[in-house]
Amino acid sequence: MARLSIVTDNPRPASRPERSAKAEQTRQTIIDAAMRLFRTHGYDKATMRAIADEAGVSIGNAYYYFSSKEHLIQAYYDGINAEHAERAAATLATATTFADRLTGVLLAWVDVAEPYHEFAGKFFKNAAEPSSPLSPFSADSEATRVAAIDLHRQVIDGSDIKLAKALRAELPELLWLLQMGVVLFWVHDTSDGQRRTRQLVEQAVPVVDRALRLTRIPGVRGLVDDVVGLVRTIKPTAG
Amino acid sequence: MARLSIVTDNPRPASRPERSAKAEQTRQTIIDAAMRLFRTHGYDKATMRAIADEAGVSIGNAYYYFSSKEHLIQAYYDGINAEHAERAAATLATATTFADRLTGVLLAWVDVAEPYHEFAGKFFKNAAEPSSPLSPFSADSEATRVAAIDLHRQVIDGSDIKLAKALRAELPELLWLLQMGVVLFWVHDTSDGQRRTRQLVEQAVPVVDRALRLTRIPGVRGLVDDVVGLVRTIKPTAG
DNA sequence: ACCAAGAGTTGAACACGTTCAAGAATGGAG
DNA sequence: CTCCATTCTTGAACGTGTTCAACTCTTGGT
Repeated sequence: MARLSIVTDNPRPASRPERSAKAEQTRQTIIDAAMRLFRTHGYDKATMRAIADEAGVSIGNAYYYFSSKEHLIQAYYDGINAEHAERAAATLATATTFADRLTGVLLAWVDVAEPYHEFAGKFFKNAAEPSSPLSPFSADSEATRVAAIDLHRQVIDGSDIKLAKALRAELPELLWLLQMGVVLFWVHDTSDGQRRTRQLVEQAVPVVDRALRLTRIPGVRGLVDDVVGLVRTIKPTAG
Repeated sequence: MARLSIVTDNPRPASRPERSAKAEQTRQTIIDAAMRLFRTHGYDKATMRAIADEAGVSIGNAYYYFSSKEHLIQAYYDGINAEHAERAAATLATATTFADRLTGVLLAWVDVAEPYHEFAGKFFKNAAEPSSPLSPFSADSEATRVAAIDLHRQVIDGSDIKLAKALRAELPELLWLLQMGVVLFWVHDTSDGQRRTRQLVEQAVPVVDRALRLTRIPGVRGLVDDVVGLVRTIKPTAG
């Protein structure tokens, strides 16, 4: 797995000095220890005490770097996302049609996330709470969310699809929502290799593609405007 | 609020003897104490110790009746559902158009759930874990889920809307999914009185209504078949 | 009346995530 | 080098949900 991109949970002003090299190393040590324990012993056994122990630091020290266990898990989550972005970029470099590009991006996520499926449920549980920093709708996740939405903008922009301007502007966010739906399905998917989730993606994408191409016919255009209006009304302050 | 219907977390075979009257009373006392504390002091302050204390029993005794704090919260959830079904029935008795019926059912839920919004997130957290019996997709929730889906069947059947047979068969499930989406939005909605969720419902329902009425025009019919096919493929074993 | 057997009840104890006051190491200014 | 402010580190302690062995009470059969 690619190197993790670590998200500072309390981002400082850019003017402040950087963290020392040693501190950065300790931080990474803790994350590595956490990853190791999650993989080998599962979510429940990977207690903050065990992680700190594995990393060779005190509990308090672990909390100096990560203000909660959830923030520590978020480093994990960020790692998955970083690898997804990487693989998705590879797909986007070759695929040209909208359907192929979207399928590629969604399946890349399923591929990358597969090793974590076992404890994804536990992770998901924490992410579901609105006040949790792990929630995909939270302020803490904004950077990740924006990046993911931008990925879908690339899916659209690099493709052959023709869309009304207003729809094109809102579609990346809607596709991200679709991805969240896929994740929801994936979490509940117990088939091996998450076969059914892949099936869902492969069947759903052509439907989406077809629906989008229908947006240009007269009777449907008004509906599209309504949908765009709805999204715009609902978006600003809440997820 | 109407009387709570209590769900036994470990349902026994019907042949077993009933719980004693005194036990049933103690059980109810604990729930009442929990409700009181949740309402007055919020979720975090309503610790198991505080609840047991308020009910005049020991901690261990509270756990004798509810195998976890989650199960205690489920009593709450069941109460909401029961009251929703009641209010929805009232709406369905008078509203005739599809849009009015759907809006009525969805807003009824928002009305009923409003007092619980503060700690709904905590409940939601538990419900999100796939292995949890509280998950709306779980086998344990099947009765509740089937009832809710049937409610949406009534929304359709009693209305003026005309739909293709295949779509009509799958639509109740899709509307239930829409309701789950509304709940997801509602959980994250911090506007007062969940104003924005009501706005979402009032704006989204006409769009859904319009979309459904478009399903009869020729170019769209193929898409509808695809969607129905997708739903049927995906439904059987996973949520 | 007596006695098992089960139902109901208890609170100390456990492991967990998290906090905090206190101390140790670091690095730049003089 | 000395000093001091800042960064980094520590582990005991807190409150939480949950468990459990031991206890008391209730019930029904003899």
